[in-house]
Amino acid sequence: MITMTDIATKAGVSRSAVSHVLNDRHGENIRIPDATRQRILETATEMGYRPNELARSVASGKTRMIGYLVSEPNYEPYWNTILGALAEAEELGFTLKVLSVTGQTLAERVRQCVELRLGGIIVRVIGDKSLIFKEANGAQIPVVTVDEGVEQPFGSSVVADDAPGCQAAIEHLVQLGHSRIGFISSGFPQFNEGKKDIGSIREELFRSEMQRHGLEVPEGYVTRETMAVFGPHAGTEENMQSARDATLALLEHSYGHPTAIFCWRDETAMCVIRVCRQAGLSVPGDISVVGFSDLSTVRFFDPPLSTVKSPWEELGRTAMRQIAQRIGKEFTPEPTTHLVGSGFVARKSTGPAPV
Amino acid sequence: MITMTDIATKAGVSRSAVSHVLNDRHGENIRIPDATRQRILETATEMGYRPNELARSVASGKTRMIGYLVSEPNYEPYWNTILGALAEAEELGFTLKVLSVTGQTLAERVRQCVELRLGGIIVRVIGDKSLIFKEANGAQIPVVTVDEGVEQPFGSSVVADDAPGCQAAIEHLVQLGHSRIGFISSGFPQFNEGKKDIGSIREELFRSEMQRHGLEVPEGYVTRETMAVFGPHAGTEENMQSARDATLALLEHSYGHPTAIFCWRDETAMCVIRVCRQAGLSVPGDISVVGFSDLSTVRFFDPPLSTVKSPWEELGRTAMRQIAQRIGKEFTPEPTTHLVGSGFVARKSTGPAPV
DNA sequence: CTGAAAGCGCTTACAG
DNA sequence: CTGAAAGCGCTTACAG
Repeated sequence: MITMTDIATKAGVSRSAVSHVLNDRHGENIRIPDATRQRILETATEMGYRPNELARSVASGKTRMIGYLVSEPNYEPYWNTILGALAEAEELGFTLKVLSVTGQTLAERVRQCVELRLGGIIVRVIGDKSLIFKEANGAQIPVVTVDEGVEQPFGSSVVADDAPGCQAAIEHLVQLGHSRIGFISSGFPQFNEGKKDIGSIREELFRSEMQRHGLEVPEGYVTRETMAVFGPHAGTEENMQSARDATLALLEHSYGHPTAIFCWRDETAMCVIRVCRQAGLSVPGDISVVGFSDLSTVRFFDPPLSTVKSPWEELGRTAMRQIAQRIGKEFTPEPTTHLVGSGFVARKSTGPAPV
Repeated sequence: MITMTDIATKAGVSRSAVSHVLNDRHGENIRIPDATRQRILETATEMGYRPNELARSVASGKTRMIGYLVSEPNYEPYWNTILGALAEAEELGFTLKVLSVTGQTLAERVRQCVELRLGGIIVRVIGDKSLIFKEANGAQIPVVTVDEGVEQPFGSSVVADDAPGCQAAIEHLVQLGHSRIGFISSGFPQFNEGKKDIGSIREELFRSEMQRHGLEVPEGYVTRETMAVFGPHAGTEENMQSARDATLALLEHSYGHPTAIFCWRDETAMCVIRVCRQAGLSVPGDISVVGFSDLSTVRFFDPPLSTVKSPWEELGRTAMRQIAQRIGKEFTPEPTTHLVGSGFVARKSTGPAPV
């Protein structure tokens, strides 16, 4: 590879001159005549010069590489968030390095982040994150967590605002004439000392929206489910059992089944539709079903799923923008929170309430 | 951040000594007494030293950063391949940087690869790739293409071998008693001057497997479809029309409809099932349907889809292993091809042929 | 306006 | 066995 020195000798100027014109640096003490500037530029392209970004980073102490720490990158929502960050990074002239972490590898990945002198870190990690904040603080690297669901003790966080989507979904069902609406929520909190998760948040949102419309949520109209949606067990029949049970409980409710079921995630909604069909109910003829996420293949489902559209990509973009904003400024660890709104997309799994 | 010099002064040794013990370098001319070694190690940890990987790369001329150039990272098969490469990279002690490319940004991304002095590049790019090979060759960076479907003019390539999965699928259907099997193939070649794509390859595989079983493929038992599966139009009803037509042509065939339909991709299979249902046919009672890919959500479909399992992740791992193998060796651009086998997973969309 | 010089944090032959 | 020195490719005050 050819270097700045090569250009300098060939063009008969100093290395600093080359550095200045190649970086297009003008200003008070730098004024290089157009003639030499041209000559330098020409010999550079003619020799096929490619600056060494690494050396540049070492010398300047600045880097335009951002890290993205993620636990389960194969889950579509997580992945889409990464892609949002990637797209934004590229538009802003940064470069993205994704590091996957598990409980065992977390420490090593964090170490890599500081050894690579990353300019910032976006974090989407399940489990304890204190090590990340500790190390990153020590190395003065800004951190922002993204889509981490609930409360984060440190750093800036960017989270999805489920409220607008939830509101639109209920609005949609109400306009279709539904009043008996059930909800299938996350059953995971009971395994985590009652710690809230996004399912709990969505359930609360559901309840308050129902209330706003003056609609009752009878005892037993909210059921729970703990199916795995990624990992080795995802999709086995046993794994789906809890979703099936949650659906059946709704279908067999003593008040009669709800005319619409709102689910805390798309995978649940797909299970619900299957169970309804097996129970002889047509969707949306007899019962409407709404999901949450808008996974990419859900539009190919039969029927195409009406669902809340979570802003996965925008979440990543916003996180990246936060990082970009913090870089360069002196390090300020005071935490902030940014909300990104959700939407709703009506497809074919919802229809008029049966009369 | 504290540096080697800091450690050297504090421990009262030379910087080279520090470098040697921190890199655990022994050998002929290097022998550092255990006492000083210990002292260096201790002061390093005690001062919280973190080596600067960038500086190390500049000084040594080596880098453990690999690039992954990809066109449509949001399409599940493509990102699963990325994740395979990521996992393998991390296990091998490399680090992965993903760069997304479009027609417009390709040149810039390639430039970034060489400016970052990447150790290797994995390529999964739709369209012309000659620029990549040209630049990478100039910079002596090994390139391997992955999952690029058909013939690649340069570099090493890693591709999925669709044969075993296809074979298993037909075997499965035959054992269920099916003999009238239709195929829905890719219609894209007709828009690309007849250039083969993975759909064409799968169609050929289908035909030869049928022949091996002594089964006929009547005229009109292979239809074609050109639906978009990612991008803005994916999933709109108009977009799905071609898949619907391809299915109806099969269902209304003058010989009577096939008892099983094998599709060149999962999205098509999902459409087929929907159309069958609309036509009053139950799946798999009246007709069996097989997909191709094994997208993650296809197991939540109703019915859970029987499908060929493409080795997305393993493709990425193999590509990464190829890169790792080429690094360090003097640059050898002679092309090689590596096949990674596919499998088959029987779920609920296939059943005994109706009698 | 430009060049000589010191510096970024590291590696790596090479004397002694 | 260890240290002084040159080097990697760049940046950046600072003389002149």
